Amino acid sequence: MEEGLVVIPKATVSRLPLYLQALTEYDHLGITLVSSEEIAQKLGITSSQLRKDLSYFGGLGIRGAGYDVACLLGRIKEILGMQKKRRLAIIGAGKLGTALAGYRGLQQHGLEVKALFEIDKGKIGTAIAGVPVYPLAELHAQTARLGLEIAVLTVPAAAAQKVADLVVEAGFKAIWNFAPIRLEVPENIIVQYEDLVAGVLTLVHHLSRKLG
Amino acid sequence: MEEGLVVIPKATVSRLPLYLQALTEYDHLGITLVSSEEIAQKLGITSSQLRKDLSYFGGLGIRGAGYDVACLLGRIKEILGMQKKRRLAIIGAGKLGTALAGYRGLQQHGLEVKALFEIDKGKIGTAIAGVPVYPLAELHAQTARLGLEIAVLTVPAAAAQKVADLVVEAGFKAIWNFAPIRLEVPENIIVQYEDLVAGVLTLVHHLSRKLG
DNA sequence: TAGATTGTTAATCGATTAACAATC
DNA sequence: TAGATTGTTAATCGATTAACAATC
Repeated sequence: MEEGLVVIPKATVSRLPLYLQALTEYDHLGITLVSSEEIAQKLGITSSQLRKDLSYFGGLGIRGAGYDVACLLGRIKEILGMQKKRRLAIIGAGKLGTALAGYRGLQQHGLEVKALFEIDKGKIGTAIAGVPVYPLAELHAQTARLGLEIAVLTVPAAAAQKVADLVVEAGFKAIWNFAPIRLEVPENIIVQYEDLVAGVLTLVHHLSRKLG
Repeated sequence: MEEGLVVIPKATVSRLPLYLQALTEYDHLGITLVSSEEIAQKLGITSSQLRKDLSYFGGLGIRGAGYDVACLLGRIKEILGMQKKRRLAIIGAGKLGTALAGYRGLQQHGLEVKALFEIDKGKIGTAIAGVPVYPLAELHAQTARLGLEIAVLTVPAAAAQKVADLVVEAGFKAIWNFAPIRLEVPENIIVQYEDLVAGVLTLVHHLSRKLG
């Protein structure tokens, strides 16, 4: 079982947050043991798929009984890399940036929003949802000082590439990009795209297929 | 070429918003003709994949030349069902709901935010980003009156299922769900999940795989 | 042991891609 | 015609699922 050689399919990784979601709920309800069939029904997938996904991480279940909720929850958090706290900075203190700064879901998953960066002088020096707002010019200095790792891009599409360049230069390791644009970054930088418009357009497509 | 019988792969549909993004940019830049290779490089996919995807919608390109930007853009908008304007309501006027109410990207894609629904009496009767805030109790009445079709759920996870039930009962046809929970709804209701935590956790996974 | 559910296999299904004939 | 790029084929690759032996 050599860690480095285990190849986890992309499709499996993409479902781990879903499993985390379901297991967290069972945990809160005080349920300590669940079958693959129960979890699968809750999530609208097949139990085969769930068992296959979990099998990549070794035998986590108990034959004849099911899965121990606490145990599985811990293992999934471990696989997702949630043991270690990560420090984020939000670039762009507009509506979306402000909303994310105060979003409790991040804190709950070990993600600490440590700084906001802006060019609007009216906002610089204030605090939004308890997070200090710095001038964009201080990006490099504050990144080192605060140990920032993940940059959340909530700037207009037209500015996104330039800001991405600054973020890379400042030493960030990953970008969570809300701007509806593909970024060009060095290949050692991790980019996660979060295009809200793409999501709702998929919905619109299904809607018009159904209703015309 | 019978419209009703064309089966478009899910993977292809999921990439259409991406193509829309790239083509809109070419259009704004005044570029009228692009090759599959150019678009593919911009988006970080193979040109084969792009041509295969587009082939499901009939011959849209010009052999030896490439694709006419305006023509292709129009066709993709058509396929995504963007000709018709859609009316949305945001349920939950918290930080995220407020941010989405003022998000220009929705308007730009023919999505009109017509109403916000809340239980907080302090917000009811006011307008947020020009959108009137109604009490949740008026959901049914206003849905019919305003011709609302898509409900955007920006309520806490604990309230999401109950609100979803109300939304279905009120006559909405689709739900864009930001609450980190799977919803149980009748099968004629379209649900698009937009789990922000899932997105950032995927990023954290890649980050910890790379850095430990 | 009897009942239940996992972990795994093997078949099936769907998506991606290289290659090239068609054709502008 | 010569050059270029599409649309399509067929091979490859990866993901899903039904079925069942393993085992609690």
